[in-house]
Amino acid sequence: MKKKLDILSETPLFSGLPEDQLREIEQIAIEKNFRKSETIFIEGDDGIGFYVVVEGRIKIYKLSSEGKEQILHIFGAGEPFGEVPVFTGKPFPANAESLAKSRLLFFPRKAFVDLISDNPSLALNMLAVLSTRLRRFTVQIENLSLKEVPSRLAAYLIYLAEEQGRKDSVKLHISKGQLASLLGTIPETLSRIFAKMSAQNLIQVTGRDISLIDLAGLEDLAEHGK
Amino acid sequence: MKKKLDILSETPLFSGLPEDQLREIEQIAIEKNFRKSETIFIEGDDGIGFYVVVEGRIKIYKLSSEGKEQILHIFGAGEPFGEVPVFTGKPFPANAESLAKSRLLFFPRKAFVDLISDNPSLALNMLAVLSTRLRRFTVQIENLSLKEVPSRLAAYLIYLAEEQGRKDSVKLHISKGQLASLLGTIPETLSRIFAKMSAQNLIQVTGRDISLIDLAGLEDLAEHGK
DNA sequence: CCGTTACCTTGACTTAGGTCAAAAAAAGAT
DNA sequence: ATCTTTTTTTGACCTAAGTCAAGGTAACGG
Repeated sequence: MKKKLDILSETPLFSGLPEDQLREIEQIAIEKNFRKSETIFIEGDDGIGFYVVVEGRIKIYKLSSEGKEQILHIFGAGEPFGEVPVFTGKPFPANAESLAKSRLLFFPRKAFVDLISDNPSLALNMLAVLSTRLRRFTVQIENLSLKEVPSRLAAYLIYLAEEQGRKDSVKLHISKGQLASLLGTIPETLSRIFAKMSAQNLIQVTGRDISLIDLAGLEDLAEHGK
Repeated sequence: MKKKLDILSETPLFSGLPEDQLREIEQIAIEKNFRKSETIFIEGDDGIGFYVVVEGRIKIYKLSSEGKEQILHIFGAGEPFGEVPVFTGKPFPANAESLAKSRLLFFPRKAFVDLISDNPSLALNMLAVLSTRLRRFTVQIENLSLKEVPSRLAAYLIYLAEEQGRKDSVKLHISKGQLASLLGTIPETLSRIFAKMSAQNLIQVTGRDISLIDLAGLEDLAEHGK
């Protein structure tokens, strides 16, 4: 089990900070533990602080009035979440739930803002985190509005391959149902598209393991659609 | 014609800053002018700084490979845009174009980052701006993925009414074609939905003027769909 | 190991909303 | 004003993807 300080230093948000500042940051962090499928916060809650994932996996999602879910992010070790209310003063715009047993660090709003106020590097790191997140949302909006589901899936598989550092196979770290929600569709549709892409010899699906048979074909699908 | 300093002090990004700091900020700002329909930057360009709208109107948008446009934001006086590359170091994730003759202030990256580094209030203001934008994107993703076009239109009309401070009528400040792109649809579909909502006596459309006849009905449509 | 629960797949059907084409209406330009 | 260009509307049609329903498969606790 990793020490708090080790996690902090590996988090982009705190990278490059001198050790004495990391210790200050460590001082204000409160460890919180969640088991699988626990609610961390819901839309509308007041944000009294934000979190950093030490271990586990957290999904941030929206629900429609009929209960359909759209996943906005899935965060893993080292990633902060729930910062928006810290800086806007408004409630959380979405829900957060653990996808697995998770260990989090909680940073209370006031203490963190004080820290940022006399620590420009930390401020700039946080600006970089938020900017990166805006970039990702830009892509997500583009996907939802301008691309069809097969393209989104192809793009996601390519992204996973890069993230996992292999180029011929990937392993899903979430269920296919959750993947559907992340891609802005439903399980039935995703299942059919997996079947079609398999029939076209683009991929081969075995449970959560997916071989990328025709990477060029996938890239083409991701970019220009079928 | 307003002075630079006046605009700066009215911009959320710079609000609450002491006058001497505003003067410093003014020092690094470079005025740039654009006529209607000029490109300010395109996706992939390196971001050497960001902009604040003094007057005019700027759209930020994405294009699909087939040329369909999705508008991400429309910014008016006092609003900053193009900050993401300043803090991520990566290129612009979208395109920017003037919708009207516009006067902008340009803040070069390096000078601005220096300013932020010894000015915690400015850093916090920028964090608030980015956080607010993340919030808006959250809503936009929710709309695209979980709501149908009539609901999005109803929500937009209600938002406009609030923004314009009247509660029984609004005036579109963009063409219906651009509105379609902002809502993630196409002009034909938007036109049909305007017609349907008129037939249902929810609104009455006269060019760019729209009377909100049944606000409760619109709110219901926005929330729960037809 | 077995039964229960959650997850995934497949089929038949429906529908929101996109495409294409053309006309009508508005907005600008000369 | 009158001509041109752009914007908006309407109609006929099509298709991606959602809904509903039913089996099949895998995972998990006892």
